[in-house]
Amino acid sequence: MARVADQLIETLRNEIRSGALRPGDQLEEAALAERFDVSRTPVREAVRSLVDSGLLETRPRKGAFVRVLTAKELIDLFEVAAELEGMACRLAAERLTGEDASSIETAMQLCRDAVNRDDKTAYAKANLAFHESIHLAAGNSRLVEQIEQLAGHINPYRAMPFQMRGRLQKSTEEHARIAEAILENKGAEADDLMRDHMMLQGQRLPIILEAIESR
Amino acid sequence: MARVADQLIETLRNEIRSGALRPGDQLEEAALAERFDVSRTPVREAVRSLVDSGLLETRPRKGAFVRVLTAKELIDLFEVAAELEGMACRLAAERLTGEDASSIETAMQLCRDAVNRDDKTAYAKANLAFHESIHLAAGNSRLVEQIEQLAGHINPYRAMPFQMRGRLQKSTEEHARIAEAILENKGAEADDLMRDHMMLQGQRLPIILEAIESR
DNA sequence: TAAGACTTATATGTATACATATAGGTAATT
DNA sequence: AATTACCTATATGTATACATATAAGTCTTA
Repeated sequence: MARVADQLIETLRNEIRSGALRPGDQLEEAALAERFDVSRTPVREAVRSLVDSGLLETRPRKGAFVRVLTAKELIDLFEVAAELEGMACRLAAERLTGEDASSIETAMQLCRDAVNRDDKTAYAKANLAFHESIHLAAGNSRLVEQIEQLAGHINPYRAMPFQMRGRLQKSTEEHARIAEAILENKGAEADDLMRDHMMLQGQRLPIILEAIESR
Repeated sequence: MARVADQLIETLRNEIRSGALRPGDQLEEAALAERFDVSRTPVREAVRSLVDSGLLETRPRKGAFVRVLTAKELIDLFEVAAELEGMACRLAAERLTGEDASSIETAMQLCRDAVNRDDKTAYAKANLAFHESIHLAAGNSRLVEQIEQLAGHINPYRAMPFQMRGRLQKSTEEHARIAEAILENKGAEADDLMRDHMMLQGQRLPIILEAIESR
Protein backbone atom coordinates (compact mmCIF):
# COMPACT_ATOMS: atom_id res chain seq x y z
CA MET A 1 0.00 0.00 0.00
CA ALA A 2 2.92 2.32 -0.57
CA ARG A 3 1.35 3.51 -3.75
CA VAL A 4 0.11 7.06 -3.97
CA ALA A 5 -2.80 5.79 -6.06
CA ASP A 6 -3.89 3.48 -3.24
CA GLN A 7 -3.73 6.27 -0.71
CA LEU A 8 -5.83 8.40 -3.00
CA ILE A 9 -8.39 5.64 -3.35
CA GLU A 10 -8.54 5.26 0.42
CA THR A 11 -8.80 8.98 1.02
CA LEU A 12 -11.45 9.57 -1.58
CA ARG A 13 -13.43 6.54 -0.49
CA ASN A 14 -13.41 7.84 3.07
CA GLU A 15 -14.43 11.29 2.02
CA ILE A 16 -17.32 9.84 0.12
CA ARG A 17 -18.26 7.57 3.00
CA SER A 18 -18.08 10.36 5.54
CA GLY A 19 -20.05 12.76 3.42
CA ALA A 20 -17.22 15.24 2.86
CA LEU A 21 -17.74 14.44 -0.79
CA ARG A 22 -21.41 14.24 -1.55
CA PRO A 23 -23.24 12.55 -4.39
CA GLY A 24 -22.98 14.76 -7.42
CA ASP A 25 -19.78 16.51 -6.38
CA GLN A 26 -17.19 16.80 -9.11
CA LEU A 27 -13.68 15.46 -8.86
CA GLU A 28 -11.28 17.31 -11.10
CA GLU A 29 -8.17 15.38 -12.01
CA ALA A 30 -5.97 18.42 -12.12
CA ALA A 31 -7.28 19.75 -8.83
CA LEU A 32 -6.73 16.44 -7.08
CA ALA A 33 -3.24 16.20 -8.52
CA GLU A 34 -2.43 19.62 -7.14
CA ARG A 35 -4.12 19.01 -3.80
CA PHE A 36 -2.08 15.89 -3.14
CA ASP A 37 0.96 17.20 -4.97
CA VAL A 38 1.26 14.26 -7.33
CA SER A 39 1.00 13.91 -11.07
CA ARG A 40 -2.16 13.08 -12.93
CA THR A 41 -1.13 9.46 -13.38
CA PRO A 42 -1.93 8.13 -9.92
CA VAL A 43 -4.95 10.40 -9.74
CA ARG A 44 -6.27 8.94 -12.94
CA GLU A 45 -5.65 5.46 -11.64
CA ALA A 46 -7.54 6.17 -8.43
CA VAL A 47 -10.45 7.76 -10.25
CA ARG A 48 -10.65 4.86 -12.69
CA SER A 49 -10.68 2.43 -9.84
CA LEU A 50 -13.46 4.25 -8.04
CA VAL A 51 -15.44 4.46 -11.26
CA ASP A 52 -14.99 0.72 -11.73
CA SER A 53 -16.26 0.10 -8.24
CA GLY A 54 -19.24 2.31 -8.97
CA LEU A 55 -18.54 4.97 -6.38
CA LEU A 56 -17.84 7.55 -9.05
CA GLU A 57 -19.31 8.04 -12.48
CA THR A 58 -17.87 9.89 -15.44
CA ARG A 59 -19.96 12.12 -17.60
CA PRO A 60 -18.30 12.19 -21.00
CA ARG A 61 -16.13 15.27 -21.48
CA LYS A 62 -17.28 16.59 -18.16
CA GLY A 63 -15.24 14.78 -15.59
CA ALA A 64 -15.74 12.43 -12.67
CA PHE A 65 -18.52 12.88 -10.16
CA VAL A 66 -19.54 11.15 -6.99
CA ARG A 67 -22.18 8.82 -8.26
CA VAL A 68 -25.74 9.79 -7.65
CA LEU A 69 -28.02 6.84 -7.18
CA THR A 70 -31.63 7.05 -8.18
CA ALA A 71 -34.28 6.00 -5.71
CA LYS A 72 -34.75 2.77 -7.63
CA GLU A 73 -31.04 2.00 -7.56
CA LEU A 74 -30.90 2.58 -3.82
CA ILE A 75 -33.89 0.37 -3.20
CA ASP A 76 -32.39 -2.38 -5.34
CA LEU A 77 -29.16 -2.05 -3.43
CA PHE A 78 -30.92 -2.34 -0.11
CA GLU A 79 -32.88 -5.32 -1.26
CA VAL A 80 -29.75 -7.22 -2.20
CA ALA A 81 -27.94 -6.15 0.96
CA ALA A 82 -30.88 -7.35 3.05
CA GLU A 83 -30.81 -10.71 1.31
CA LEU A 84 -27.11 -11.20 1.91
CA GLU A 85 -27.25 -10.05 5.52
CA GLY A 86 -30.08 -12.52 6.01
CA MET A 87 -28.03 -15.24 4.36
CA ALA A 88 -25.16 -14.45 6.72
CA CYS A 89 -27.46 -14.98 9.68
CA ARG A 90 -28.73 -18.26 8.32
CA LEU A 91 -25.21 -19.56 7.73
CA ALA A 92 -24.05 -18.24 11.10
CA ALA A 93 -26.81 -20.16 12.80
CA GLU A 94 -25.92 -23.32 10.91
CA ARG A 95 -22.18 -23.10 11.44
CA LEU A 96 -21.94 -21.43 14.80
CA THR A 97 -18.88 -22.21 16.90
CA GLY A 98 -18.50 -21.38 20.57
CA GLU A 99 -16.14 -18.58 19.72
CA ASP A 100 -18.57 -17.08 17.24
CA ALA A 101 -21.33 -17.26 19.80
CA SER A 102 -19.39 -15.27 22.35
CA SER A 103 -18.35 -12.60 19.82
CA ILE A 104 -21.96 -12.12 18.88
CA GLU A 105 -23.02 -11.91 22.50
CA THR A 106 -20.25 -9.44 23.28
CA ALA A 107 -21.23 -7.20 20.37
CA MET A 108 -24.85 -7.48 21.40
CA GLN A 109 -23.98 -6.29 24.90
CA LEU A 110 -22.05 -3.34 23.49
CA CYS A 111 -25.14 -2.32 21.56
CA ARG A 112 -27.26 -2.50 24.71
CA ASP A 113 -24.74 -0.44 26.67
CA ALA A 114 -24.66 2.23 23.98
CA VAL A 115 -28.43 2.43 23.92
CA ASN A 116 -28.60 2.72 27.71
CA ARG A 117 -26.08 5.55 27.63
CA ASP A 118 -27.88 6.98 24.58
CA ASP A 119 -24.46 7.26 22.95
CA LYS A 120 -25.10 7.33 19.21
CA THR A 121 -21.46 7.18 18.19
CA ALA A 122 -20.85 4.16 20.37
CA TYR A 123 -24.01 2.60 19.02
CA ALA A 124 -22.92 3.04 15.42
CA LYS A 125 -19.69 1.28 16.27
CA ALA A 126 -21.36 -1.48 18.25
CA ASN A 127 -23.92 -1.97 15.51
CA LEU A 128 -21.12 -2.49 13.03
CA ALA A 129 -19.40 -4.92 15.37
CA PHE A 130 -22.63 -6.86 15.72
CA HIS A 131 -23.03 -7.26 12.01
CA GLU A 132 -19.38 -8.16 11.63
CA SER A 133 -19.52 -10.82 14.29
CA ILE A 134 -22.31 -12.45 12.32
CA HIS A 135 -20.43 -12.14 9.05
CA LEU A 136 -17.46 -13.87 10.60
CA ALA A 137 -19.62 -16.63 11.96
CA ALA A 138 -21.13 -17.22 8.53
CA GLY A 139 -17.75 -18.49 7.38
CA ASN A 140 -18.03 -17.29 3.81
CA SER A 141 -15.55 -14.58 2.95
CA ARG A 142 -17.01 -13.90 -0.47
CA LEU A 143 -20.32 -13.18 1.17
CA VAL A 144 -18.62 -10.67 3.45
CA GLU A 145 -16.92 -9.04 0.47
CA GLN A 146 -20.20 -8.65 -1.35
CA ILE A 147 -21.91 -7.21 1.70
CA GLU A 148 -19.12 -4.71 2.24
CA GLN A 149 -19.19 -3.69 -1.37
CA LEU A 150 -22.88 -2.95 -1.13
CA ALA A 151 -22.44 -1.16 2.18
CA GLY A 152 -19.86 1.10 0.57
CA HIS A 153 -22.52 2.29 -1.81
CA ILE A 154 -25.21 2.72 0.77
CA ASN A 155 -23.05 4.60 3.24
CA PRO A 156 -22.91 7.95 1.43
CA TYR A 157 -26.65 8.07 1.83
CA ARG A 158 -26.41 7.36 5.51
CA ALA A 159 -24.08 10.23 6.29
CA MET A 160 -26.98 12.35 7.35
CA PRO A 161 -28.28 11.77 10.85
CA PHE A 162 -31.69 10.21 10.63
CA GLN A 163 -31.99 8.50 13.93
CA MET A 164 -35.63 8.60 14.61
CA ARG A 165 -36.71 8.81 18.18
CA GLY A 166 -36.89 5.35 19.65
CA ARG A 167 -35.41 3.71 16.55
CA LEU A 168 -32.21 2.87 18.40
CA GLN A 169 -34.17 1.05 21.06
CA LYS A 170 -36.25 -0.78 18.47
CA SER A 171 -33.22 -1.66 16.44
CA THR A 172 -31.50 -3.17 19.44
CA GLU A 173 -34.53 -5.25 20.26
CA GLU A 174 -34.47 -6.59 16.71
CA HIS A 175 -30.80 -7.35 17.07
CA ALA A 176 -31.51 -9.23 20.26
CA ARG A 177 -34.06 -11.43 18.56
CA ILE A 178 -31.71 -12.06 15.64
CA ALA A 179 -28.87 -12.94 17.97
CA GLU A 180 -31.12 -15.26 19.92
CA ALA A 181 -32.20 -17.09 16.78
CA ILE A 182 -28.60 -17.52 15.66
CA LEU A 183 -27.46 -18.75 19.06
CA GLU A 184 -30.29 -21.28 19.03
CA ASN A 185 -29.26 -22.44 15.57
CA LYS A 186 -32.54 -21.33 14.05
CA GLY A 187 -31.18 -20.38 10.66
CA ALA A 188 -34.37 -19.73 8.74
CA GLU A 189 -35.75 -17.59 11.53
CA ALA A 190 -32.56 -15.56 11.88
CA ASP A 191 -32.56 -15.05 8.11
CA ASP A 192 -36.11 -13.70 8.11
CA LEU A 193 -35.59 -11.49 11.13
CA MET A 194 -32.48 -9.92 9.67
CA ARG A 195 -34.10 -9.35 6.32
CA ASP A 196 -37.02 -7.61 8.03
CA HIS A 197 -34.60 -5.61 10.15
CA MET A 198 -32.74 -4.41 7.09
CA MET A 199 -35.90 -3.62 5.23
CA LEU A 200 -37.11 -1.40 8.06
CA GLN A 201 -33.97 0.64 7.49
CA GLY A 202 -34.75 0.62 3.80
CA GLN A 203 -38.15 2.10 4.39
CA ARG A 204 -36.51 5.29 5.54
CA LEU A 205 -35.04 5.66 2.07
CA PRO A 206 -37.73 7.96 0.68
CA ILE A 207 -37.12 10.38 3.56
CA ILE A 208 -33.38 10.23 3.04
CA LEU A 209 -33.66 10.76 -0.67
CA GLU A 210 -35.96 13.70 -0.21
CA ALA A 211 -33.46 15.28 2.17
CA ILE A 212 -30.70 14.82 -0.38
CA GLU A 213 -32.63 16.29 -3.25
CA SER A 214 -33.52 19.42 -1.32
CA ARG A 215 -30.09 20.28 -0.04
CA MET B 1 -15.65 2.26 -25.63
CA ALA B 2 -13.17 3.77 -28.04
CA ARG B 3 -10.46 3.41 -25.47
CA VAL B 4 -7.73 0.91 -26.07
CA ALA B 5 -7.79 0.11 -22.38
CA ASP B 6 -11.44 -0.91 -22.59
CA GLN B 7 -10.78 -3.13 -25.57
CA LEU B 8 -7.98 -4.77 -23.66
CA ILE B 9 -10.23 -5.35 -20.69
CA GLU B 10 -12.84 -6.92 -22.94
CA THR B 11 -10.34 -9.07 -24.77
CA LEU B 12 -8.60 -10.30 -21.65
CA ARG B 13 -11.87 -10.94 -19.88
CA ASN B 14 -13.02 -13.05 -22.80
CA GLU B 15 -9.79 -14.96 -22.93
CA ILE B 16 -10.13 -15.75 -19.26
CA ARG B 17 -13.77 -16.68 -19.63
CA SER B 18 -13.12 -18.90 -22.61
CA GLY B 19 -10.19 -20.61 -21.01
CA ALA B 20 -7.58 -19.29 -23.43
CA LEU B 21 -6.01 -17.78 -20.36
CA ARG B 22 -6.14 -20.22 -17.51
CA PRO B 23 -5.96 -19.64 -13.78
CA GLY B 24 -2.33 -19.13 -12.87
CA ASP B 25 -1.22 -17.88 -16.27
CA GLN B 26 0.98 -14.81 -16.16
CA LEU B 27 0.22 -11.59 -17.94
CA GLU B 28 3.29 -9.56 -18.69
CA GLU B 29 2.70 -5.90 -19.17
CA ALA B 30 5.43 -5.50 -21.73
CA ALA B 31 4.31 -8.55 -23.69
CA LEU B 32 0.72 -7.36 -23.80
CA ALA B 33 1.83 -3.91 -24.89
CA GLU B 34 3.75 -5.45 -27.74
CA ARG B 35 1.05 -7.92 -28.68
CA PHE B 36 -1.55 -5.20 -29.04
CA ASP B 37 0.93 -2.64 -30.25
CA VAL B 38 0.12 -0.05 -27.63
CA SER B 39 2.07 1.54 -24.83
CA ARG B 40 2.19 0.27 -21.30
CA THR B 41 -0.25 2.90 -20.10
CA PRO B 42 -3.51 1.39 -21.36
CA VAL B 43 -2.19 -2.09 -20.59
CA ARG B 44 -1.54 -1.07 -17.01
CA GLU B 45 -4.98 0.42 -16.79
CA ALA B 46 -6.61 -2.74 -18.07
CA VAL B 47 -4.60 -4.96 -15.74
CA ARG B 48 -5.39 -2.74 -12.76
CA SER B 49 -9.05 -2.89 -13.61
CA LEU B 50 -9.06 -6.66 -13.87
CA VAL B 51 -7.16 -6.91 -10.60
CA ASP B 52 -9.75 -4.67 -8.98
CA SER B 53 -12.52 -6.86 -10.26
CA GLY B 54 -10.71 -9.87 -8.88
CA LEU B 55 -10.12 -11.68 -12.15
CA LEU B 56 -6.38 -11.15 -11.91
CA GLU B 57 -4.10 -11.03 -8.92
CA THR B 58 -0.68 -9.46 -8.61
CA ARG B 59 2.12 -11.17 -6.82
CA PRO B 60 4.46 -8.45 -5.60
CA ARG B 61 7.42 -7.97 -7.90
CA LYS B 62 6.29 -10.91 -9.96
CA GLY B 63 3.58 -9.59 -12.16
CA ALA B 64 -0.09 -10.15 -12.83
CA PHE B 65 -1.60 -13.62 -13.00
CA VAL B 66 -5.02 -15.00 -13.75
CA ARG B 67 -6.41 -15.45 -10.30
CA VAL B 68 -6.42 -18.95 -8.93
CA LEU B 69 -9.27 -19.61 -6.58
CA THR B 70 -8.90 -22.09 -3.79
CA ALA B 71 -11.54 -24.73 -3.32
CA LYS B 72 -12.92 -22.79 -0.38
CA GLU B 73 -13.14 -19.58 -2.38
CA LEU B 74 -14.98 -21.35 -5.18
CA ILE B 75 -17.42 -22.94 -2.78
CA ASP B 76 -18.06 -19.58 -1.11
CA LEU B 77 -18.62 -18.06 -4.52
CA PHE B 78 -21.11 -20.73 -5.47
CA GLU B 79 -22.93 -20.37 -2.23
CA VAL B 80 -23.46 -16.65 -2.73
CA ALA B 81 -24.37 -17.11 -6.38
CA ALA B 82 -26.95 -19.74 -5.41
CA GLU B 83 -28.48 -17.40 -2.87
CA LEU B 84 -28.79 -14.57 -5.35
CA GLU B 85 -30.16 -16.77 -8.11
CA GLY B 86 -32.71 -18.04 -5.61
CA MET B 87 -33.56 -14.50 -4.64
CA ALA B 88 -34.07 -13.64 -8.30
CA CYS B 89 -36.59 -16.48 -8.59
CA ARG B 90 -38.43 -15.34 -5.50
CA LEU B 91 -38.68 -11.77 -6.74
CA ALA B 92 -39.59 -12.92 -10.23
CA ALA B 93 -42.48 -14.94 -8.81
CA GLU B 94 -43.65 -11.97 -6.76
CA ARG B 95 -43.37 -9.40 -9.51
CA LEU B 96 -44.13 -11.41 -12.59
CA THR B 97 -45.70 -9.61 -15.53
CA GLY B 98 -47.27 -11.28 -18.52
CA GLU B 99 -44.30 -10.37 -20.64
CA ASP B 100 -41.87 -11.86 -18.15
CA ALA B 101 -43.90 -15.04 -18.04
CA SER B 102 -43.72 -15.54 -21.76
CA SER B 103 -39.97 -14.86 -21.91
CA ILE B 104 -39.43 -17.49 -19.27
CA GLU B 105 -41.63 -19.97 -21.07
CA THR B 106 -39.86 -19.28 -24.35
CA ALA B 107 -36.44 -19.80 -22.82
CA MET B 108 -37.71 -22.95 -21.15
CA GLN B 109 -38.85 -24.30 -24.47
CA LEU B 110 -35.45 -23.55 -26.03
CA CYS B 111 -33.83 -25.62 -23.28
CA ARG B 112 -36.16 -28.53 -23.96
CA ASP B 113 -35.48 -28.35 -27.69
CA ALA B 114 -31.72 -28.35 -27.11
CA VAL B 115 -31.98 -31.38 -24.84
CA ASN B 116 -34.11 -33.24 -27.34
CA ARG B 117 -31.57 -32.55 -30.07
CA ASP B 118 -28.79 -33.31 -27.56
CA ASP B 119 -27.16 -30.06 -28.72
CA LYS B 120 -24.87 -28.99 -25.92
CA THR B 121 -23.92 -25.65 -27.43
CA ALA B 122 -27.54 -24.73 -27.94
CA TYR B 123 -28.29 -25.89 -24.43
CA ALA B 124 -25.61 -23.68 -22.92
CA LYS B 125 -27.13 -20.73 -24.73
CA ALA B 126 -30.69 -21.62 -23.80
CA ASN B 127 -29.67 -22.20 -20.22
CA LEU B 128 -28.22 -18.71 -20.07
CA ALA B 129 -31.35 -17.27 -21.65
CA PHE B 130 -33.46 -19.06 -19.07
CA HIS B 131 -31.52 -17.57 -16.18
CA GLU B 132 -31.55 -14.16 -17.80
CA SER B 133 -35.28 -14.20 -18.33
CA ILE B 134 -35.66 -14.76 -14.61
CA HIS B 135 -33.17 -12.02 -13.77
CA LEU B 136 -35.14 -9.59 -15.87
CA ALA B 137 -38.38 -10.60 -14.24
CA ALA B 138 -36.88 -10.02 -10.79
CA GLY B 139 -36.78 -6.31 -11.59
CA ASN B 140 -33.65 -5.54 -9.58
CA SER B 141 -30.74 -4.47 -11.71
CA ARG B 142 -28.26 -4.43 -8.86
CA LEU B 143 -29.10 -8.06 -8.21
CA VAL B 144 -28.36 -8.87 -11.83
CA GLU B 145 -25.05 -7.01 -11.63
CA GLN B 146 -24.01 -8.96 -8.56
CA ILE B 147 -24.97 -12.26 -10.14
CA GLU B 148 -23.04 -11.46 -13.30
CA GLN B 149 -20.02 -10.43 -11.31
CA LEU B 150 -20.01 -13.76 -9.51
CA ALA B 151 -20.60 -15.65 -12.73
CA GLY B 152 -17.56 -13.99 -14.24
CA HIS B 153 -15.47 -15.57 -11.54
CA ILE B 154 -17.02 -18.98 -11.77
CA ASN B 155 -16.84 -19.21 -15.54
CA PRO B 156 -13.10 -19.86 -15.88
CA TYR B 157 -13.69 -23.01 -13.91
CA ARG B 158 -16.48 -24.06 -16.18
CA ALA B 159 -14.46 -23.92 -19.35
CA MET B 160 -13.81 -27.63 -19.18
CA PRO B 161 -16.58 -29.87 -20.44
CA PHE B 162 -18.04 -31.71 -17.50
CA GLN B 163 -21.47 -32.59 -18.71
CA MET B 164 -22.21 -35.77 -16.90
CA ARG B 165 -24.40 -38.24 -18.68
CA GLY B 166 -28.01 -37.42 -18.06
CA ARG B 167 -27.24 -34.21 -16.23
CA LEU B 168 -28.65 -32.12 -19.04
CA GLN B 169 -31.94 -33.93 -18.81
CA LYS B 170 -32.02 -33.60 -15.03
CA SER B 171 -31.09 -29.97 -15.19
CA THR B 172 -33.91 -29.23 -17.57
CA GLU B 173 -36.39 -30.98 -15.33
CA GLU B 174 -35.22 -28.80 -12.47
CA HIS B 175 -35.61 -25.74 -14.65
CA ALA B 176 -39.12 -26.80 -15.51
CA ARG B 177 -40.08 -27.06 -11.86
CA ILE B 178 -38.50 -23.68 -11.12
CA ALA B 179 -40.31 -22.07 -14.04
CA GLU B 180 -43.57 -23.59 -12.93
CA ALA B 181 -43.16 -22.24 -9.41
CA ILE B 182 -42.40 -18.77 -10.72
CA LEU B 183 -45.32 -18.78 -13.11
CA GLU B 184 -47.60 -19.81 -10.27
CA ASN B 185 -46.25 -16.98 -8.13
CA LYS B 186 -44.83 -19.38 -5.57
CA GLY B 187 -41.84 -17.29 -4.61
CA ALA B 188 -40.50 -19.23 -1.65
CA GLU B 189 -40.72 -22.50 -3.54
CA ALA B 190 -38.99 -21.10 -6.62
CA ASP B 191 -36.26 -19.70 -4.37
CA ASP B 192 -35.63 -23.08 -2.75
CA LEU B 193 -35.71 -25.00 -6.01
CA MET B 194 -33.24 -22.67 -7.67
CA ARG B 195 -30.91 -22.75 -4.70
CA ASP B 196 -30.94 -26.53 -4.76
CA HIS B 197 -30.42 -26.51 -8.52
CA MET B 198 -27.38 -24.28 -8.18
CA MET B 199 -25.98 -26.30 -5.35
CA LEU B 200 -26.13 -29.47 -7.41
CA GLN B 201 -23.83 -27.73 -9.86
CA GLY B 202 -21.67 -26.72 -6.94
CA GLN B 203 -21.27 -30.28 -5.86
CA ARG B 204 -19.30 -30.97 -9.00
CA LEU B 205 -16.69 -28.53 -7.80
CA PRO B 206 -14.36 -31.07 -6.22
CA ILE B 207 -14.18 -32.95 -9.51
CA ILE B 208 -13.55 -29.77 -11.45
CA LEU B 209 -10.85 -28.61 -9.06
CA GLU B 210 -9.12 -31.95 -9.19
CA ALA B 211 -9.07 -31.75 -12.96
CA ILE B 212 -7.53 -28.31 -12.80
CA GLU B 213 -4.84 -29.25 -10.36
CA SER B 214 -3.73 -32.17 -12.45
CA ARG B 215 -3.46 -30.43 -15.75
C1' DT C 1 -30.79 40.74 -30.86
C1' DA C 2 -30.19 36.19 -32.65
C1' DA C 3 -27.99 32.68 -35.38
C1' DG C 4 -23.96 30.73 -36.71
C1' DA C 5 -18.83 30.50 -37.11
C1' DC C 6 -14.87 30.46 -34.47
C1' DT C 7 -11.81 29.99 -30.46
C1' DT C 8 -10.34 28.31 -26.24
C1' DA C 9 -10.15 25.73 -22.18
C1' DT C 10 -10.70 21.28 -20.53
C1' DA C 11 -11.30 16.41 -20.46
C1' DT C 12 -9.42 12.48 -22.08
C1' DG C 13 -6.38 9.06 -23.80
C1' DT C 14 -1.80 7.54 -24.99
C1' DA C 15 3.22 7.47 -25.21
C1' DT C 16 7.56 7.88 -23.27
C1' DA C 17 11.03 8.74 -19.84
C1' DC C 18 12.63 8.04 -15.36
C1' DA C 19 13.36 6.30 -10.75
C1' DT C 20 13.45 2.62 -7.44
C1' DA C 21 13.15 -1.88 -5.37
C1' DT C 22 13.89 -6.62 -5.64
C1' DA C 23 13.86 -11.51 -7.41
C1' DG C 24 16.79 -14.39 -9.22
C1' DG C 25 20.91 -15.36 -11.20
C1' DT C 26 26.16 -14.96 -11.28
C1' DA C 27 30.45 -14.75 -9.40
C1' DA C 28 33.58 -14.96 -5.70
C1' DT C 29 35.20 -16.74 -1.52
C1' DT C 30 35.52 -20.23 1.88
C1' DA D 1 30.04 -27.63 -2.77
C1' DA D 2 27.97 -24.20 -0.09
C1' DT D 3 27.47 -19.65 1.40
C1' DT D 4 27.62 -14.93 0.62
C1' DA D 5 28.21 -10.69 -1.93
C1' DC D 6 27.01 -8.63 -6.02
C1' DC D 7 24.72 -7.63 -10.36
C1' DT D 8 21.18 -7.31 -13.62
C1' DA D 9 16.76 -7.77 -15.59
C1' DT D 10 12.19 -6.88 -14.48
C1' DA D 11 8.26 -5.16 -12.10
C1' DT D 12 6.39 -1.22 -10.52
C1' DG D 13 5.19 3.44 -9.78
C1' DT D 14 5.32 8.22 -11.12
C1' DA D 15 6.03 12.25 -14.02
C1' DT D 16 5.71 14.61 -18.14
C1' DA D 17 4.66 15.46 -22.89
C1' DC D 18 1.61 15.14 -26.56
C1' DA D 19 -2.53 14.59 -29.33
C1' DT D 20 -7.39 14.97 -30.00
C1' DA D 21 -12.20 15.90 -29.26
C1' DT D 22 -15.64 18.76 -27.58
C1' DA D 23 -18.27 21.84 -24.35
C1' DA D 24 -18.78 26.36 -23.65
C1' DG D 25 -17.89 30.79 -24.38
C1' DT D 26 -16.82 34.67 -27.77
C1' DC D 27 -17.16 37.01 -31.72
C1' DT D 28 -19.12 38.13 -36.18
C1' DT D 29 -22.62 39.12 -39.10
C1' DA D 30 -27.17 39.67 -40.56
